[in-house]
Amino acid sequence: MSIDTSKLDNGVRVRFPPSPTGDPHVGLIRSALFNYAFAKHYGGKLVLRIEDTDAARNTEESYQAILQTLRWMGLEWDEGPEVGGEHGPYRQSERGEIYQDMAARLRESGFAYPCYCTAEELEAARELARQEKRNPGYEGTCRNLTPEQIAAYEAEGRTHVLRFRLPDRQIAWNDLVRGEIAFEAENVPDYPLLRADGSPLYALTNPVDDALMGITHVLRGEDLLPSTPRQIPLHEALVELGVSKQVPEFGHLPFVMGEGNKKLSKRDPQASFSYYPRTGYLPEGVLNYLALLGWSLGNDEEIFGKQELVAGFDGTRINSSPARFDLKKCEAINAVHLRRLETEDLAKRILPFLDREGLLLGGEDGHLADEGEWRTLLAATPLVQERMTVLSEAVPMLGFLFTGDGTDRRHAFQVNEADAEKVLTADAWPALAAATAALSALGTEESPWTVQAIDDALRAALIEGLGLKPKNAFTPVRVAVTGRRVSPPLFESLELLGRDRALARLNAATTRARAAASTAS
RNA sequence: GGCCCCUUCGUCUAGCGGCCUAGGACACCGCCCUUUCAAGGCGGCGGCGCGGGUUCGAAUCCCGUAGGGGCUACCA
Repeated sequence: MSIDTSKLDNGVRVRFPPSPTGDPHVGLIRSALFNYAFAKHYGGKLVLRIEDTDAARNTEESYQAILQTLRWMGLEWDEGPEVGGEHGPYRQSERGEIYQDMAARLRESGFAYPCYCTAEELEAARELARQEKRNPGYEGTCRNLTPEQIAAYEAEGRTHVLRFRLPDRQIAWNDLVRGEIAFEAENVPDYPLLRADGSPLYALTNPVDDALMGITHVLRGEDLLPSTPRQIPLHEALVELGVSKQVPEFGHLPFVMGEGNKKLSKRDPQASFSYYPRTGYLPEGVLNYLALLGWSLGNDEEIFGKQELVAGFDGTRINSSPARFDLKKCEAINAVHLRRLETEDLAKRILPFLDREGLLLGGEDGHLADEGEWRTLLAATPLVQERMTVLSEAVPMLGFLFTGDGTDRRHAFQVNEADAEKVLTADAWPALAAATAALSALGTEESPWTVQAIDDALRAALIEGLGLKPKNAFTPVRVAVTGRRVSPPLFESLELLGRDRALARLNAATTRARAAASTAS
């Protein structure tokens, strides 16, 4: 099954209309993702439109964050800010004249009328209705004012909003996600399009822009569902006025929820989208996980990329029930994508995280100052690839390889104190001393400093020589050399670290263990 | 209060009248592998909100009911 787009002159046109207030929310980005996938599936266009008519709440940072996030996710828009298009401008704050013109036409043609009720009067009416358990919507007081009444109000100095006149009939549509939905006329009151000061409201700008921009399908959050029966008649009016060709189809996406039964709160750190790039999630992983919130491929395959999403996303199998955001699963899916990356690709992505923590010498324009650091990173990447879920985890795992001697910005090598306390004890002294001796012998022509030689030497010295269990034998060496009880594989780590640094660290650890031994005895 | 939406394992989901003694994934718990941690392999735990219908047969259709959520602005 699939959606019939054969009657669309210009193909599928969908839009993503964020309001630039605050950090982008994961639910918002999922909405962008679904719209993108829907558009691309049908070979259509995605329009990015900024709904910034509320000057008090909009910020430039939020606007920039939205563009940046969409690009990070690889959700390129076909029309919108910075890319242009024939229906611009794409920021509503720049479309004031259009809204005034539309409002005037709606009023002239009788689709809208001036309402002189004051906020106090309306509030009182609402309150009364609530008490009498009636529907608290606008009661149509000013629906049929005569020119004389209007003149009288004007003479009084009253101001008016422009109100849209709803038809007196049931309003129904076939929701892309939920099927038939119907609202009775008495539950869809007339609503304001312009404020008393003449400025346009969302109720006007959103449908007008959808009409003007030729939007064919509106996929938006479930929270907007109750506003759809208001918008459909407005769209019909705009069609009648020749502004647009058809009323768009609507589909209402389920919520993305957080803990408990509430929408993912802006207070949850992982609700802000910026959390993901910052923590080292991959765009591939986040895209994959977000797509699973309210949608699935329909088979048992949960790991997929953008191409597969687009290929499968025909808009017919979007779930109608809310989805809880599960960070654990998001991590797990991210980890799968991370393990699938080519070594060099992964290394390049790890680089900024090491740099950010001051583990690299630091170059200009994101280039490394030292080619050796890149070779080390390239060699170390396979060791940590299947041990990471997000890129930032590479920092503690690889830190022992990227240390300075105090003459540059890099941190000096440091053993984790808690781990040293537990492991570099009197008991560990013999193992450390034996390991140091065994490794000292390596690094020559006949016994090179290689993984295999290190492996052989340490096993001979510690397992066979001292009769230790592997775990007891290698853990002290691991802490001595990597600074932590948890590290990449030991022999590979030693090889990468190099003989000099490895022996220096072993000597230091041996000294420490010997001191512990003499204290103990 | 009114209107509207939603309801399959803890979570995300498959399921669209018989293939379901309900499948997969994450999480969790065992075991195996193992130089740590992971990864990987094997196994386990665990669900159709409830009540009526319709039908030879219902997770799937219908009607109730309960619970959850949204909206109810001269915000978007």
